[in-house]
Amino acid sequence: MNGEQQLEKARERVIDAISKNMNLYGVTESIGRLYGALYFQESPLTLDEMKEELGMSKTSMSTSVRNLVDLKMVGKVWKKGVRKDLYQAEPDWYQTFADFFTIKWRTGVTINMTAMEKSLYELQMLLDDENVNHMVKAEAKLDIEKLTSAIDYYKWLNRLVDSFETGEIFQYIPKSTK
Amino acid sequence: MNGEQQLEKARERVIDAISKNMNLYGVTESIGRLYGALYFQESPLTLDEMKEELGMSKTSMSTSVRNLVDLKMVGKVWKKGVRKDLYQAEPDWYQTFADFFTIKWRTGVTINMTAMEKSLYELQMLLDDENVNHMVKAEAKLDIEKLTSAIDYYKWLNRLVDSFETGEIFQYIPKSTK
DNA sequence: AACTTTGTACAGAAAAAACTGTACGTAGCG
DNA sequence: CGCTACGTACAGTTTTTTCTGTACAAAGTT
Repeated sequence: MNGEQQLEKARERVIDAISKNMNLYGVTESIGRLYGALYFQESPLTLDEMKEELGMSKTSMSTSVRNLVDLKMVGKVWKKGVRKDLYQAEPDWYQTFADFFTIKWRTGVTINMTAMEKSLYELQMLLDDENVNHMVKAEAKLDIEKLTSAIDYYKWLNRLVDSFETGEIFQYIPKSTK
Repeated sequence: MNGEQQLEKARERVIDAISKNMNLYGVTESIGRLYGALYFQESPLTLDEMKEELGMSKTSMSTSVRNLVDLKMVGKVWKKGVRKDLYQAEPDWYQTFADFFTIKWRTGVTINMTAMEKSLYELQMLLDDENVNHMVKAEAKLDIEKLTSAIDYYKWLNRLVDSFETGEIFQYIPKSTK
């Protein structure tokens, strides 16, 4: 095995690990591989180059890269005189991590808070309604308690996300230094 | 709509949100629904009761609940005189959250650290090999830098996970109080 | 203005995953 | 020890997701 092949193999192993890892959080392995490929590039790639690199269709590259951009894991780059769109991987993994979970968690918190507050309100109404059976009310009461503490948790999660977003988290858990 | 229906509707909305939320992190919607159903139960359920509750096969309940147990979101409960396995949802979401991401992140860190350290070693070897082209060595050098800083990041992530596992995180981001 | 090039929408094909039913091993009970 | 009840492995089916190729709109070039 010559040097170039060894280099390729070393990269391939890491790309594999990266894509498996991303897969744990609901990102397709293909998208993970694309990110990995971009990560090892010295300069930004065009869609056609990605297509070449991964042996997939251009359409797939287009949708995959858009996915990565939405996750802020990859950014579009402008280069003078180049007509094609260029993309490169965000090199700072601390940033990538923070963005990724900020995006995901905020989405989740929003979905759940909205639903829970609405349901909480309805359950309160139920308690105030004289026509409702007291067995049902007892259940509603339990649910209200559960939802209330769940909402507390989501408030906490929102604060955690804030600390990711602002970088405050690094005051508590300092970045590793070489 | 009577009280019972209203109660059901309020729960259903929340279960829906929960399952969508879990889905963001690579958990099936069905598994999410199961967790949601368990969350609102007052007492633990058997596989047959879950099957009834969700209108799915017992086999699915078995695999789904095992999934939730692996994630520590649901626990098996023992009850005197009852032969069937009983399961109930972990009620403390702070705990659930910490466990969930501890499990996921540790897995990810391990996968990546192993691969990266191995590749890092190989790349170092490459640099020390006289027969290797200097262009290839230049690339290897860049890769080594990338991997080194990626590994630093994973060390940090490990410390973050530690803080989740020990509960230290709550010193920095205190739990919300009612 | 005509001609290229580039990126993406969309429909259909291919691949992956979730789900079910049967069959079976194991454990409790009489 | 035989019988029943329970949970799960496994194979096959259904559903969902991913991927591709074609077609087209938008922007750039001559």
